[in-house]
Amino acid sequence: MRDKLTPKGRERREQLLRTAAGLFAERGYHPTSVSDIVTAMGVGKGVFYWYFASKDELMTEILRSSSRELRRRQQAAISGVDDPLDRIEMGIRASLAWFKEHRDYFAIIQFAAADEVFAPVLARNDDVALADTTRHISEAVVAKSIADLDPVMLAHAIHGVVGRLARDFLIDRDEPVDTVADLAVAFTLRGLRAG
Amino acid sequence: MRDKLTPKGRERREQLLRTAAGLFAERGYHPTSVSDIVTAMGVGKGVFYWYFASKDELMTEILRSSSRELRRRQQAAISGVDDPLDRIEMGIRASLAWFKEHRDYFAIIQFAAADEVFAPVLARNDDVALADTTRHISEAVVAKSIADLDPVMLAHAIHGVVGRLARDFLIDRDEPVDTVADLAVAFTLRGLRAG
DNA sequence: TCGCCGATTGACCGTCCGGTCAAGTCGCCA
DNA sequence: TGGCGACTTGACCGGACGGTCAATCGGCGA
Repeated sequence: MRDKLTPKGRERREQLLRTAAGLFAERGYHPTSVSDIVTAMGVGKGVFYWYFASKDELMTEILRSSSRELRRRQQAAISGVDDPLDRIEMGIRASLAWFKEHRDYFAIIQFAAADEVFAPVLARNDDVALADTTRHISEAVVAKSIADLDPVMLAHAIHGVVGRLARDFLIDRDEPVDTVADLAVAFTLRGLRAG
Repeated sequence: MRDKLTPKGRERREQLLRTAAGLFAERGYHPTSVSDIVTAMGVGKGVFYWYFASKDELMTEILRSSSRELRRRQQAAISGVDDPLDRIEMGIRASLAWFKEHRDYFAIIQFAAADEVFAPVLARNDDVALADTTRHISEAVVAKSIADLDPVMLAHAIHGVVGRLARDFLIDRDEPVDTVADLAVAFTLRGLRAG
């Protein structure tokens, strides 16, 4: 809502983002009211609207920043890795590690994916990640002995495995990242290999 | 809400279920109001509450009946199939065929999974399906040469692949069932096989 | 033809919620 | 020290929504 922010103001804004993210992750977006957020912080409602134009704007910012962070993590993990299959493995491990460290954001993304307003935003972010994976698969098809199946569909299949295992084992059951990642990688890479 | 229903009443009830399911699938559960539903049918609001105690009750009934139908379809597909890997394949194909035929219900399940109230109901249904898959995998481990990985996690991975491909290709892109099913089966069974 | 009862109407209620705003408070700088 | 502007307060508004209910309809059995 405002451009000029003092250090104190910037901290308040961050506090709003953190508090809201925590509540959204816990109860979902719609069931969490703006009053809930400001009450949890012990401030008046006006504080919220001093820093954000609307509840939707805050949510969009949470979504955008978390997607950006995740992508950075993935890119860092695969930079300098030559083999396309290794890049897929590193990408899976990096994603799962990030999900584990940011379970709040993971939960919020789940909620947002089922929302009329936010689903399109998420879908575009997902398209980017899917394109990355698809590229690695296509390269692997050319370079090595890889199953001759549609790379786009294979990319979706991989994301399905990773997303599901993250939700059910990393988040719900709090399993160690490596346990989940090892199985995800084993299952996925075997699924790609030519029979 | 009522026990005694004339044939006309039973038809009205079904009409409410169908109309609501269509609207829920299109816009989601919360954004669809009871007024939207009855307006779409051209009747008064009292009609809704004559047949259902609440909006939640109607949603729960939609969820319960669709889960029951899906399970029946899966069971029918694998009955009489001896090989556990074949049972997994038949289960995947039956599920995808059902999803394609009932895209409304598939969309509703997606919404419900992100809802505080309905997620537990869905989770229990899912546990049943997961237990089925896990059993087939365990049998396959004993009987044949299958990857020595945690059968429970493998079951979740398979469900992740199937759910994701159903959403992105069957529902969003309207691909033929066989195209999607062939890839899902190929990827999945390869993922299970021992290296 | 009468009366019962399943079915229907739609105005109305209480509540919640996102968002507004007039009235401040507080700290920094001239 | 005066005042400006960043920041905060919380009562209030308008609208939406789930749910209620007294009144009414209409088809069918007696």
